[in-house]
Amino acid sequence: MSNQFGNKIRLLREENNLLLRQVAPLLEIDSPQLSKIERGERQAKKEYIPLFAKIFKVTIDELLTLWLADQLFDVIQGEPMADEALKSVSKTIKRKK
Amino acid sequence: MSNQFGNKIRLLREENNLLLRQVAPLLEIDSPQLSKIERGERQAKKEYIPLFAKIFKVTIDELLTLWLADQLFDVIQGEPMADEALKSVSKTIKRKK
DNA sequence: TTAGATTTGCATAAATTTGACAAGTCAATT
DNA sequence: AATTGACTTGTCAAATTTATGCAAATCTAA
Repeated sequence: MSNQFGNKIRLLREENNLLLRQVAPLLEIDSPQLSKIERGERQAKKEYIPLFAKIFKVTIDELLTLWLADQLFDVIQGEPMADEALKSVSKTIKRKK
Repeated sequence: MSNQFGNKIRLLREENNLLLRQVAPLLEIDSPQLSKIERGERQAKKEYIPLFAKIFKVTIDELLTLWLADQLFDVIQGEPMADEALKSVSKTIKRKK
């Protein structure tokens, strides 16, 4: 499983010496929910990203990248054609620029 | 928007001179639904892929790749960090092999 | 043990997706 | 212009998925 986002959040929270119950209310969720997000049991809502960025003083882009990577991983995990599909999307994206 | 899967299905259906109402029942859906799938208004269920492959005599892998690419595209469309995220996932995948 | 922190499990609620149907458009035919 | 056949559009309720909140359990350190 890939949980780059949750891992990063937990790291940041610990570096800032904050407890789940201190951070959770800032997102208007309860501690168990935040715990689940950090452990990857559940995906963070996209709307939380700017809040996390502000709380931990990191860029939105940094967190957004990790969050997107997790979403992408969910789609292709265990898929034999994952590589092909990723290449195809990369090309499509480049064309669009 | 990316609708590689639906486009391919429509192409295959036309090449085989089949009508929506001929193909839809094979998937146990009605024609409007199939129409929506082909036009990308709706995503095909994953379970349909082997059925499509059989109907049109193409490989599952070919269709699965297109289907996955559409799912991936949905995640990253319009995202500024799409490229970074894609790279990150590609790496993760390679590590797993 | 006790207290504080985190995790687990479950029940409900909310959101999203799906399927079915009726009505609509469009093009070709008569 | 009316009919026919193919496809599209819009809506609504059912089904599935995902989120939320709480209570209880587990873990950890003093």
